[in-house]
Amino acid sequence: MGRGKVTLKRIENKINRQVTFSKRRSGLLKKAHEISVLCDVDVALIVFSTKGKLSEYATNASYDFSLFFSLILP
Amino acid sequence: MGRGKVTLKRIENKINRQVTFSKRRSGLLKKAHEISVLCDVDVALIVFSTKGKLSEYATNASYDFSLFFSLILP
DNA sequence: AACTATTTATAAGA
DNA sequence: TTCTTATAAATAGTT
Repeated sequence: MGRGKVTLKRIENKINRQVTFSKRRSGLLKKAHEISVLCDVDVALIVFSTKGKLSEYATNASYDFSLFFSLILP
Repeated sequence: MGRGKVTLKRIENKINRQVTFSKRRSGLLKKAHEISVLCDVDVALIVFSTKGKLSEYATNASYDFSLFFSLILP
């Protein structure tokens, strides 16, 4: 989407990569929410930034993996 | 997207709900994969169908939650 | 942080 | 129910 086609390859420019991450993360969270409501299903989504900070979306409190992740990740 | 605007509300017709689920699940998995490659981040995504069957996408083997889920879910 | 040209996803139809 | 197509939505590049 947008003015150029997407090439599925790591964006090398750090600034562009961060901007794309920010845009796409919100898009992904939105779509996760949409499918859960429209189709009445549970979804759990976790996106890690390169700094290890995570964005999480879940339709069910049982899917709060913060603690779980904190245990298994460096 | 498509020929009508989306109203964020459970699709009551079972057939339509299933069709939409199938289409959107693949779209969501695709976008999860894209952001992971483009932005070089880890992503874990789990989508449950109403029958409890799950679709899973993860960029890191550590995020295979099958066992974890089998323990906490009915 | 906004904008907009364009690509991409997908709702409805065949 | 797989394939098509018109349109909505997301977003890449720009300002």
